[in-house]
Amino acid sequence: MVNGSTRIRILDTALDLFGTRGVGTISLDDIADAVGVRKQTVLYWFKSRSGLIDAVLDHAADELLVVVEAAIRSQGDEPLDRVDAVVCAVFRPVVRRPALLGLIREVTRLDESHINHLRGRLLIVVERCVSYLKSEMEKGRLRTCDPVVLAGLLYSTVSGTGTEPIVLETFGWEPNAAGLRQVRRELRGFVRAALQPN
Amino acid sequence: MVNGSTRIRILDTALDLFGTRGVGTISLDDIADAVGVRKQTVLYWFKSRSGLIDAVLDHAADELLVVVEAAIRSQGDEPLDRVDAVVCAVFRPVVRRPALLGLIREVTRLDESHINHLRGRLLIVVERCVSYLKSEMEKGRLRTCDPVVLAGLLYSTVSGTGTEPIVLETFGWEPNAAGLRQVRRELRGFVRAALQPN
DNA sequence: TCACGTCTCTACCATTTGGTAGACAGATCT
DNA sequence: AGATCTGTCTACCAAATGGTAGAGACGTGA
Repeated sequence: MVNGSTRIRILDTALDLFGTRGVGTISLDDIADAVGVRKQTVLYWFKSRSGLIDAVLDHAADELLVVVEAAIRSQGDEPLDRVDAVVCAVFRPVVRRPALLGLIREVTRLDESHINHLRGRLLIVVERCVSYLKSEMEKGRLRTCDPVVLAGLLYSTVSGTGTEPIVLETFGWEPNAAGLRQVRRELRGFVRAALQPN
Repeated sequence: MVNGSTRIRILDTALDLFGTRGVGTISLDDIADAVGVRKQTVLYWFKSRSGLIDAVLDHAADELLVVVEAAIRSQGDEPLDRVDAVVCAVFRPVVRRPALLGLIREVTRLDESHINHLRGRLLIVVERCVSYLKSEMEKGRLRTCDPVVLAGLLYSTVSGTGTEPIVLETFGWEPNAAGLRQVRRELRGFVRAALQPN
């Protein structure tokens, strides 16, 4: 591979399409059209549809991990601030790249091999989050509960907020910049209240 | 329509398949096979794929609304108990019929016409939830915040927990009866803490 | 210049898809 | 009995899908 630019463009476009419209509904032709290239070019860079999916999942995991890693080792000792930083970090792609969390959420729909592929990528950061929550609970600085399930709940809340704008619209919410800021503010307050030590 | 039993079986099966594997990935043949019938029988009862989707969405909305309505007008004056009852009500299908919330979540992937179809069905109960939250906030019995966004957050948290078992598994959670009870317990504690008046 | 590697393309192909047309069996009505 | 209605089926069809084979354009090193 010398000129990787086409490859990257395919990867980016596929991430957007998969993430916003679902992996199962997007064909190689859809992706090729969006990139401005023929389907066979896609199959040149990725030897099959399944290979492309794995590559896109990797691409998404990379993007997410960088963001979260940075937030985890961010400023402050107070755990509520730190969780807050992670929430904001995960929320940022909601605004800048809505497809990202949407794709991660798609994992439920994929078959075993792709699931395990993505799981392997996310495991490290997930482990770290859980053990951090646990240690802070033991110090009495977070509401005591099962840290594993809590991590899942936090993820659900943030991801759901970001990936289901349509549901929020049903609730009367407006999908513009001000609306997104509003959601982020409420989200942070919600999480903070849910984690406050008792 | 005289013998509606085939129709119902198709509807039920389609709800399960759409909800667990995504609307876009399920073909009429998949549904027909699962029911034990030919594709043309499906097309006899529902004049097109799109018509079937709308019917299934109606079916799902019916099932969900009954459950939620009952919980909303349930026992107790204390708002935290009442919200708790609704959370439990919505969580019940997670155990008994995982496809239900999964299908509602699929709405983001559908096209405008189906979105509006479902939205129309859910609007009434959503309105009621929001105005209830608002009135309790005004009385100072719930943490004060934007009731619209709060409703969305609550929905995301409950729905995400139920529809993303695979993500929870990545977090080390085990998908059996005890695990589900555990999740429900944590979910209730989480929501309660998040809503506590300050 | 020429051989070779890189990249994108056209030409196909078998399978699957949503959908139409109409045959056939059983029940019900007259 | 004959006609009609109901429900499921077989037989197709055109379009779309993932994928193979291989041609041609372009640059690079020998």
